[in-house]
Amino acid sequence: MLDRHLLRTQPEAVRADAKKKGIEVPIDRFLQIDEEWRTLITGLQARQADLNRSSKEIGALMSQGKRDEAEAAKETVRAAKEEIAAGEARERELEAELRDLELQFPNLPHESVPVGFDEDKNAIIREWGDIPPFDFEPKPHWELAEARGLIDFPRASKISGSGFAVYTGWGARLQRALISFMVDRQTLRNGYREVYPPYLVLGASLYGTGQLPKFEEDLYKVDDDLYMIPTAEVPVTNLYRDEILEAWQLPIKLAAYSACFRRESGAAGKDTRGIQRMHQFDKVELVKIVLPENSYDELESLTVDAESILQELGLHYRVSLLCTGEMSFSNAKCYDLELWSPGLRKYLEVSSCSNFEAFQARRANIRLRRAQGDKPEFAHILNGSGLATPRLFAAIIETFQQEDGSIVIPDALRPYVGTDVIA
RNA sequence: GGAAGGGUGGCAGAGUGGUCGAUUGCGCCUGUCUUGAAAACAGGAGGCGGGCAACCGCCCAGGGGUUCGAAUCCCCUCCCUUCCUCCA
Repeated sequence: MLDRHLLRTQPEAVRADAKKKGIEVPIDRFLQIDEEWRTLITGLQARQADLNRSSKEIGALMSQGKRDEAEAAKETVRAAKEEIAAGEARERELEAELRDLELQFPNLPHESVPVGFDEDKNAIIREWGDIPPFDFEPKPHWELAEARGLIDFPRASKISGSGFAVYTGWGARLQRALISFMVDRQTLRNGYREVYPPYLVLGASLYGTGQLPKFEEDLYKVDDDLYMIPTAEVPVTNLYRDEILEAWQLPIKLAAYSACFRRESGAAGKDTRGIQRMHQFDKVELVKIVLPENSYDELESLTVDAESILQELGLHYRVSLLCTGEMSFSNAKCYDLELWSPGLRKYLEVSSCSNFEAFQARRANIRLRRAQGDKPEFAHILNGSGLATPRLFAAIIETFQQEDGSIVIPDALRPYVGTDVIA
């Protein structure tokens, strides 16, 4: 959600910025309804004030024993009440429409974001390492995994259907090692506080982070109002929903490992080979709640924190600054980390590091107070993966495969995996 | 799953139809006093929204109802505590 005040005072700027994301916003309709709503509520509140006054007078009359006068006053008030009730009904309508309109406004892109609608408008900010050279034909990860018994695809689909993987033997071990490695680095080295969240959340939490109402079809729903989390961002960000934080508590930096569950209903048939796109996958998520004036510096350091994992593993990747049209609805600025897959000969997205500014905080009602007596203001919220395992797993075994199909484990992971090589 | 009792301001804890947005205590802020602090005394202090402002409206878990008037009465939902049951 955007600030209503911004919509009222700078409608044309909002319209133009939203257009950069390719979104036509109903700003005219909003202004019209907003105007009507404000006129109505001003009048309604004056009425309500009259009524409150009258009720007090009746109370006074009653206590003085002037019953007749009191009864007469009641008659007058009763009529006024009906008018107010009608006004309130109209107000509820207008408010519902305002809320509905408000949800159609995307977050506005930061000025540093390139304007454009195609992937080729994304800016490659930096690359790390080189495309690893091979003196043989590198295999895709599913062939490597199959040959060494790291992932059992046929049995996965037998027990759970398509879009699931069963990690077995050294594969399971590597998977578990990656999670421990990443959580350790983000907590012990990069200063995040570890959170282990529930995997099921109430609808209210999904509204807070914006998955609902728009993306219900991507979620698994297990009960009346319980959903499986599509990312740890949901439980972790919502930890502070409806809270007012003290400025000295910020920044709050949280790192959470969780499994993630996505129906991927819009992506049926896409990336079906291997483990590029799964209904269930593992991810370490980083969330920051920060002071507004620091949020862009915090975005840079968040991105560096996510990158540090890839660097330590010795994987080639690049950082892409998404253009306006490629960013998600609630983003103000977003870096993607793209990891090189030698087997697929393309870059795979393993992390999106985003600054939502106050957009998400406004929805989730996460505020901060600078000093005693100050008005609360909305915090800025950022998140990024640090990182998602399936594509990382794939890139690791593809990058470090040997001609005989064995896989050398990167130094940093050896204490976690417990071997130098998966032979 | 069954039974009972509860959900009030940062916390504790009053309030069971009428100037209650709410007594009081602790904590907090500002004055006075003091070299400074403590103590004492005086005052202040919640959130959301409308209004240029003065002010005004709404908020006592959430929703609905009764009433001129609801924190207080009625209905529904949610949550918490204790006991039982079940389980890892």
